[in-house]
Amino acid sequence: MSIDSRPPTDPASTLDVRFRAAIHAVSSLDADPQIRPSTNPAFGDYQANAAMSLAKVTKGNPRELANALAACVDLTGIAEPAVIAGPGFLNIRLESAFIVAMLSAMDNATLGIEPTKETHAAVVDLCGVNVAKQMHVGHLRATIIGDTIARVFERLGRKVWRENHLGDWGLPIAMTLAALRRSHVDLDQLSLTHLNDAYRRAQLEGRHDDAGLAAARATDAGPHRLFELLAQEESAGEAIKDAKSTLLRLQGGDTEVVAAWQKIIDCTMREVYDSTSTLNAKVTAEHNRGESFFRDRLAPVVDAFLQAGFAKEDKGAIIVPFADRERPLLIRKSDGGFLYATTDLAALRFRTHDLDGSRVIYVVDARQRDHFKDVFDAAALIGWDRTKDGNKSEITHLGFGTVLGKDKRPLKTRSGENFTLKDLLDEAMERGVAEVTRRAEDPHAPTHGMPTADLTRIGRAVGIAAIKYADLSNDLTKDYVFDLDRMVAFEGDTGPYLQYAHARIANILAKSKDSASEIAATPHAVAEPAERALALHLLRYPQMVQDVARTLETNRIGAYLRTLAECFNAFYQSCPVLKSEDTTLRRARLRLCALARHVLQDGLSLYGIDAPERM
RNA sequence: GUCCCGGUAGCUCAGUUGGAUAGAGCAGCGGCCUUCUAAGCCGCAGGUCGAUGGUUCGAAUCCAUCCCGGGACGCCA
Repeated sequence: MSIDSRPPTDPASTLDVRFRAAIHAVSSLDADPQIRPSTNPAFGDYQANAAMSLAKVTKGNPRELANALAACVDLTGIAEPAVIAGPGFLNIRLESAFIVAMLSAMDNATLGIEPTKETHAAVVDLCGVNVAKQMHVGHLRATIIGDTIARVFERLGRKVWRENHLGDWGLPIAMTLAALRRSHVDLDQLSLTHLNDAYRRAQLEGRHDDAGLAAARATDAGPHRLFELLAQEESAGEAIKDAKSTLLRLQGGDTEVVAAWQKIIDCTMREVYDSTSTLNAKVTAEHNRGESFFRDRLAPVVDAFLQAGFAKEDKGAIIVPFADRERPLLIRKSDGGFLYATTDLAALRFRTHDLDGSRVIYVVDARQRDHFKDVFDAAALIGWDRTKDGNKSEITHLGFGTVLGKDKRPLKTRSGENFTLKDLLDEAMERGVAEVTRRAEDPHAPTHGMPTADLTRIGRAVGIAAIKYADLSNDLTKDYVFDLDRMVAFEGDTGPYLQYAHARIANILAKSKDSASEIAATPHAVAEPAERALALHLLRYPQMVQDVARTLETNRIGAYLRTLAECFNAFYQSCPVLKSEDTTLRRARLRLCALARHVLQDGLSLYGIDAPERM
């Protein structure tokens, strides 16, 4: 699928080529040699697992085939002769000289990552805030997961569009606007608290919706939906008329209403940018492209589907039916209004065609899975899943799990009293600063005597790292229980653990009397097992980044970095660096330290986590 | 009712896409600092990988059927 080749500095790439040739020579097949890192260091560094599955195809004996491959494969200058084990595993131990050569090849600014050959853009839908609503912990996920995905593509040299698809248009906003106007709030003194109150009040005042109720009954919709609609019907009233007239004025370009609308957007976004900046997520004003941007493209969407014959009228509404399922996609309401599906179709077309995205990724709550399936399928019907030059785009809904409360029920904003994102970030930073300050009191601590401003900066970075790592290092698709104490833990498998490893390395390098040029001029060396293990893991970095771009599994970054930190800690334990009397050995170890620090910092940057020099 | 997602140690989770003896962290117990940073390292203990059957050299991973939990299901986003 990927047009990019395997990283040249990864030993698995070379082994793949050599074993592929051997398989071809032995069986005249072009098969995956199944090169994997060894599960146990006692077996060697890598293993080739192809013999077993290949024997199935050739109807041969797996051990004989493994024997033939071992005899045939050319590992000159790479590894010792392959050793057969078990049912047909081929165990491979690399030559140290080869590891050193690969290490030297990746020890530069690129860290072995070659720029992608893909010239089309990647588009990442992230953040997705609603105007007039405060960010809650769910927005944390949509923001930092999306930011990390974007950073990975950027790291591979790809053009990336971060799209913050704001909910800034339509009836909900009009309701809030109307509620604000009724309560005579001075819009120039507007605070997010005012906005939240108005939004909640507007929601409570409800929506009158008997067409929906009838449809829900007729189509045997779930009880949840019916309940909601019934609740709304009871509280319908004057508010809805006011909101609808406000919406009409907004859509008509009424200067007064548009000015008010702009003010509530500005007010909302001030705090959003505050939070994204704190999170070190690259989401700013330039990434805004909300629903209002697409308002003039909605009618053409419906027309296009009708003209192409993919849409039809049903009970006064316009729907796109699908061949393989009952549920259609509704793109125009019976009252002529458009829906979020309509906006999403317009946005998808814009992203593939106008932004030239051959990869479009929606970082949105997993509960919208069915909705996106429908939107993507509808787009495919009409051919909107293609870039300008007609290339098929890969469109993915990266649905992340719901954030649950301690009762394992979803945290709902309407309950009102749950943690806002701002509360969470403030708490994390406060704890981080307290911890860093406390540790700095130890006279032996490298942070001892540092100015308060520096300790605060480090403490905040530690707190934010804890939050981000806790989220990004788990399987994105799973729900998780929101537990503040666990999220801001600083020990064990945490963000600060990685920062600590980085600070340790940085401290060694800072204390070294050897100059950077002296270190860089010294050859790498991997004599000790801990050095070797560290080196082998460093060499896997470029492939890991490629894997994340392919699978969008951000937890692979965390797992890689944790293992890297573990490898370094083992090295730190058993291989003295500055205490080494031998100049060549000391400098070789310093060079390994420098490379490890570089990779750790680079990897943390994919998560948007700062790596302080001291902590 | 239809469809989707999940179930791994007491708790929270990994498991490199079918590989060798299922791994971490927290919690528990026991070790290691006159320090290249103990936010660390080493050890002990902890498992019917929801259940049953199947596919094969080999299954936590793939298939089938159940059980349990969660979610979505046309005029909200």
